[in-house]
Amino acid sequence: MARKFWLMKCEPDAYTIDDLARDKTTSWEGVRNYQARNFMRDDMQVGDGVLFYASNADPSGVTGLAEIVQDGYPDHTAWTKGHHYFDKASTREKPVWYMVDIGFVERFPGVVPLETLKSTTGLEQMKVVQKGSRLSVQPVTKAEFDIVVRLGRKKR
DNA sequence: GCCAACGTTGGC
DNA sequence: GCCAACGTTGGC
Repeated sequence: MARKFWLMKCEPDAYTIDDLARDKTTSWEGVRNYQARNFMRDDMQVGDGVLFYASNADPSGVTGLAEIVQDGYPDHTAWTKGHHYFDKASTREKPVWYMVDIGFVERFPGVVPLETLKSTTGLEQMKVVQKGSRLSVQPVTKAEFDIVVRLGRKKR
C-alpha cells in the first residue's frame, strides 16, 4: 500500500508543532466527527505523511510535518466518565471513536498561512482552502503535500 | 468577539 | 424522513 498523505488540524491552545517536537509522539484523541474518524480508523497507516495545521491561529496555517506512527485504535478518552471527550455511546466492546498516534518530523521555519494555500496553483482542490470546510482530519494528495512542503521549507 | 457554515439531535 | 433548533468550528 502506497504511502498516503493527510492534513490534521489543531488549535494552538490545545497542541502545537513545538509541543510535538518536545514530545516526539502524541496520541490524537478527541476527534468526534464520523468522517474524520473513518479516515483514522480505516485509512491511515504507519508511515503516512501529515501536514500539521494550526487552526484559529494568527495566522492559521501549516506549521510543520508529522507522520503516522500508530494506526487507528479505540479512543479510550470516550470511556472515561467526566472526561472532556466522554461519550456514553462508546464502549470497550463497541468503540465509536478512534485515534492514531503521530510522530514529529519537521517544524517549518515559518507558518504557511491559509491565505498562501488559497493562492497557490495546484492547491485549489484542498479541502482546507474551501469555504466552510470544518473537517479536522482530511486526505491530501502527494502533489499537494509536496507543494506545501516546498512552501514550508522556503526561506522567507 | 462576531458570525457564517456546518454536523447532529430530536420532535413530529 | 424532514427540518428547525442547537452546539461547534474556525476565519476574520
